[in-house]
Amino acid sequence: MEHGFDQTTTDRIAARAGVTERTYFRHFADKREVLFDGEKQLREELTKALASVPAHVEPLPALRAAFHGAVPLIEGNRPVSELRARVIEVTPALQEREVAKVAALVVFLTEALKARGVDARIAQLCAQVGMGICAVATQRWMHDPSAGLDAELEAAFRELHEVSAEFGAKR
Amino acid sequence: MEHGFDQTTTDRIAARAGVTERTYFRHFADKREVLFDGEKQLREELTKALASVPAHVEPLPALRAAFHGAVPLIEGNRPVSELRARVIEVTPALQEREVAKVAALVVFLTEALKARGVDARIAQLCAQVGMGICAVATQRWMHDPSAGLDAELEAAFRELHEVSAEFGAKR
DNA sequence: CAGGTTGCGTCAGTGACTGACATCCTATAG
DNA sequence: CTATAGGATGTCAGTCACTGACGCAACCTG
Repeated sequence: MEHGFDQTTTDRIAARAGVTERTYFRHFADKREVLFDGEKQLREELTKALASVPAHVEPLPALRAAFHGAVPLIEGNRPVSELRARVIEVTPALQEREVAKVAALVVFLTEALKARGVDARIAQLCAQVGMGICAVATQRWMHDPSAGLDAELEAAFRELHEVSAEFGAKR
Repeated sequence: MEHGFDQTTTDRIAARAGVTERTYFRHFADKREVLFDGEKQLREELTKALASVPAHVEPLPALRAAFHGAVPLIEGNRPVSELRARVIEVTPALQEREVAKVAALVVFLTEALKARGVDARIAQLCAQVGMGICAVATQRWMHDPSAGLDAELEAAFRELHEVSAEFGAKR
């Protein structure tokens, strides 16, 4: 926030935390990683939420429910997320890491769906699409939080249903 | 292919090309970028393909058509893609760049759809979902090319229609 | 209290990437 | 044909992210 990410050396980051640079790298894999620690927590939250979804629920609704389960965590984090987003927005290297984290979540959700007995191909497709929907909803909510993340999720899933329905009609 | 990406210095890469390291960095932004030059070409191909889709076509079908338009380019590139994929697969830093390129295409497709008159929110959602479908299809085709990329695309879009239809039924 | 583990500091080293400047090559005006 | 401006390349020095090796101190654990 003070000098921009690229202009901040790992030395400075570590010093501000009261440790040496070497110690910083014992806690975080690289300079960027310190800004993406929350992904682990989010993953755990999604695991819990998905576990509490009845087994008979179809994959996409199950993901929708899981995302809703993670809403409190994400909304509670907004004060931090907002600062974070402002830095990421102007730093290509950080945007890259962010999409990498999303991609990692897609892989994770794919495995989680497969564990629920979903066919591997469908699992991958649903994880990819569901994560995309969630990303769009979150982005909208970051831009304007007034409607709430739950509502944005619902809206995005509804829109998915609409665009893919009219898609079907056109075939 | 010979030593692994991480074990290959930029010095070596440049030397193999008959230039100095400094010259390498005048042509590519960083060490990884040399492996992702094709994205620009793909973007141009998608632009052309999207331009030839009638204006009244709905966004998702338009994207489907655009991806089909890029199939020859992608399939023609398979010999190279295959080697590339093998290196990327075992190099996290390259996977990160790859998903970043996909994310860049999502942004690009969002703009392209908006230019067609699609509502901004719907454009983003369709670009995100459509790109996801295309990524899944491409991944399946990379794994087993026997069916052809066109067929994989059709199958993935059909599956999207199915999972989002049953999703609608459940609401 | 001996020994093992864990976290940190120090140091030296590698390699990606950049800015400044010199040089050379080429295209085009004259 | 030649002078010259522009662009591409080489050279050099420097910064900074990141890593391995070693030593030290705190803290369990039996």
